[in-house]
Amino acid sequence: MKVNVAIVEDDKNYNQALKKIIDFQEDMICVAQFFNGTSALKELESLDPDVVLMDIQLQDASGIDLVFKLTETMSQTNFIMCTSFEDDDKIFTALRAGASGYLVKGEPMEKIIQSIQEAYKGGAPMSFAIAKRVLHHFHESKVQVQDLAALTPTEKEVLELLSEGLLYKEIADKKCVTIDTIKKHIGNIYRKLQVNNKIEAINKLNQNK
Amino acid sequence: MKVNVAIVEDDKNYNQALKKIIDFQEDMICVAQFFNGTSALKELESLDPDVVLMDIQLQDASGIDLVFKLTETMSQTNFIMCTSFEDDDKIFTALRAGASGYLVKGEPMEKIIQSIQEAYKGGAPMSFAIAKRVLHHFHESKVQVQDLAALTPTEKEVLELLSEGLLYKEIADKKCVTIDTIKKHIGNIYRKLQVNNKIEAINKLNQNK
DNA sequence: ATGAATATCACCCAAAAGGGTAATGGTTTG
DNA sequence: CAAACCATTACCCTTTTGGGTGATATTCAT
Repeated sequence: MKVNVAIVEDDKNYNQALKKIIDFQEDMICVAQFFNGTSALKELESLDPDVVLMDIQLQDASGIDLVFKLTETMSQTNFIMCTSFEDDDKIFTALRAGASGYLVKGEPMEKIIQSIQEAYKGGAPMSFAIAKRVLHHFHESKVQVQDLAALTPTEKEVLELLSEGLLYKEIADKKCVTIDTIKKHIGNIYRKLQVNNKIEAINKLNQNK
Repeated sequence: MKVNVAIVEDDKNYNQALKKIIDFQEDMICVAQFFNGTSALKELESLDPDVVLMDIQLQDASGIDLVFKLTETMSQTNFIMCTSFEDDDKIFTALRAGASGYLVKGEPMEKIIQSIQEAYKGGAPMSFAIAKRVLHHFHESKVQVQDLAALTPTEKEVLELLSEGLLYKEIADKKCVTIDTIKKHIGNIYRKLQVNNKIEAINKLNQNK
């Protein structure tokens, strides 16, 4: 059973090159080529391909918007974004919109083929440059403010539970202590973080996430 | 120039098996094996390996904490977490702590070797199961947008101010309306977002950021 | 071993938050 | 035009939160 691939790409040469290399593979076949967003939006759904290579910058639409709309109904299809740019915002917007992978143009053809396989299997194929940015997105959160470091383990735990939306009472039950103890802890947390209410404390916590 | 790899893994057999397969590669070498967290924490820094395979569950420490500490100074080293479990929280905590990759145990040896290469080159090697979860993390935000879309502009503004830590009274003053109006708006916000307090509402808001 | 930090519990009090009901005027839309 | 939605204000009531003070037991480091 071959992997069904569709291409949405307005550069005719690149589109054609992609089709050729895909059809050359034993285990995949290009079932459709689109050269603009409008026709892709109309016809992609009924084709139900396994993987779509989607250009981000089409003349008549944004590939990200297309993915956003199409993933609503095409839950079985994996979308791989292809782009010349590596704008941080676009990367995360695309992933949020429902894309499974993100390649910068100029990847060698083997990498693209490999990425189609990976997307088909449920992975998250990305160019190194993109993967690095996604990682960086997580790493950013690391910078621990001194304030937070001043909290005892119990206080950190209480703050964590507080940030999940639990009431004093619920935290007390969860930790099997009285509500007065929790109040005491929270009072200490506020003093150490120099804040006066939950929201401000949680904002301090979230700055580091 | 070979890729220098260190292993932190308390299962002696698995640790040994990893070393063997690594040393078997032409382009990499295992420069150190650690069987507990304490010694790894002490010695890893001076070894300055290119890649570290780090078990998450050590008897004497959490691999995540080790990575957190070690990445402070070892900015050139890429850490790949290895674990039997795929707890969502652990994945993101590990990535935030500074890990570059995340493998579940039981990956074939070729995948591990390939991941070391990928980490060395600055990529983000992950097991499919993990990649799926990271993607899911992004995709989650998509659903939320709908909920927020149900809010009127005024409600969105109030929620925004609320998330900054302002009291009802302060929001009322800022918008030059009475506190009762704000209470009404907030009541409507909670109903639309299906939550019961500030924190939960703000969490919904923040999930889309 | 003395003092500091931590975790625990208690009681009091005031402010803030949250839920309910009701009413008014404006806008939009079928 | 009527129905629906929106923004606004008011009043009532309960629960939750936040601040203050004080006390006890444990642990940990000087």
